[in-house]
Amino acid sequence: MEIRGLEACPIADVIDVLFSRWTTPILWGLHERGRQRFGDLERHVPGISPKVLTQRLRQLERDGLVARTYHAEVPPRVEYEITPLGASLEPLFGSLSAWGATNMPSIEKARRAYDG
Amino acid sequence: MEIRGLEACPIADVIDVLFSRWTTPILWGLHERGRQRFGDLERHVPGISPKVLTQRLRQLERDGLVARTYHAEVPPRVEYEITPLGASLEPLFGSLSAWGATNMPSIEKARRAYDG
DNA sequence: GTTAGTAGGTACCTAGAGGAAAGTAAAGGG
DNA sequence: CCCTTTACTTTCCTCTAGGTACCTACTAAC
Repeated sequence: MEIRGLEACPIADVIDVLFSRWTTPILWGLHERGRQRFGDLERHVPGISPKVLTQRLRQLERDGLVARTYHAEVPPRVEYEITPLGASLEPLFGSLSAWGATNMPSIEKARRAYDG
Repeated sequence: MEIRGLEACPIADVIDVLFSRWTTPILWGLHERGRQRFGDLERHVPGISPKVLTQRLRQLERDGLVARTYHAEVPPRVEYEITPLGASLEPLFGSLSAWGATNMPSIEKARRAYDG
C-alpha cells in the first residue's frame, strides 16, 4: 500500500459503499437470518422507515451486494438475499468485530478519562 | 447518540467510532505524514472546514485514537499524532483497502449493469 | 499602533437526509 | 363494490450536519 503522495483517503470510496447509513444493519440482518422479505427486514432493522429501507436496498442491489427477487403474486412478495460479492465481506466484518471487541473498552476508557 | 440499529448490528458502535464523516481521511493523513499541525491537516484533507476539522479532531482525541499536543508559544502551535490505539487500526484499514482493490471493479460493473 | 501568524470559537444559514403519513397496484374473497 | 395484504411510492415536513464568515488571544516585529 504505497499511496504516498495521494492526499485523498484511498479507502474513502469503499467506506461510502459499505458504511453509509443503515447499510450494515441491513447486511447483517440478511447475513444472520438469510433470505427474507421486505417486511421481515423492516421488522428486524429497528427504527428504519420503509422509504429509507427501500432506498438502501436499491443502493445495495445496484452495488451488487444484495439480490432482489420479485414474485408477481397478489399480494406481491419480494425476497432479498446476500450475493457472493456481499458474502465476501464476512472476513472484513469479522475483523471489524474483533477489533471492536478488543479495543472498544480502551475507547470507552479514553472517553471517561477525557470527560472527567 | 446516533441510532444505527444497535440491537441488530454488533459492529454498529465500532462503525460510529471509525467511519463517521471525515475521520478516515484525517487518520489517513496522520498515518501517511506522521505528526503534524492543524494547518497541515487542513491543507491535506481536501475540502474540510476548520470548524469540522476541530470537531473531528476533538472526537478522535476523546476516543483515544489521536493525541493533541499544545505548545504555548506565540503564535500557538498544536501538533496531532496517532496514538498506539489508533495505530492498531492499520491492519484493519489494510484489509479494507485490499477488499476495495479486489472488489470495487465488481461493484462498478454491477452499477453499470444496473443502470444500463 | 498596527500588522502578521496560528488555532481555534461563534453566529448564522442552507442543503439534504430522513421521518410520518397517506396513496398505489394487483387479484381474490365476501 | 369493498376489503385485504404487501411492497413500495409520494408528499410534506423537520432536524441537524456542515459551510461561510467573522471574532478571539497572544506577542514580536515593524
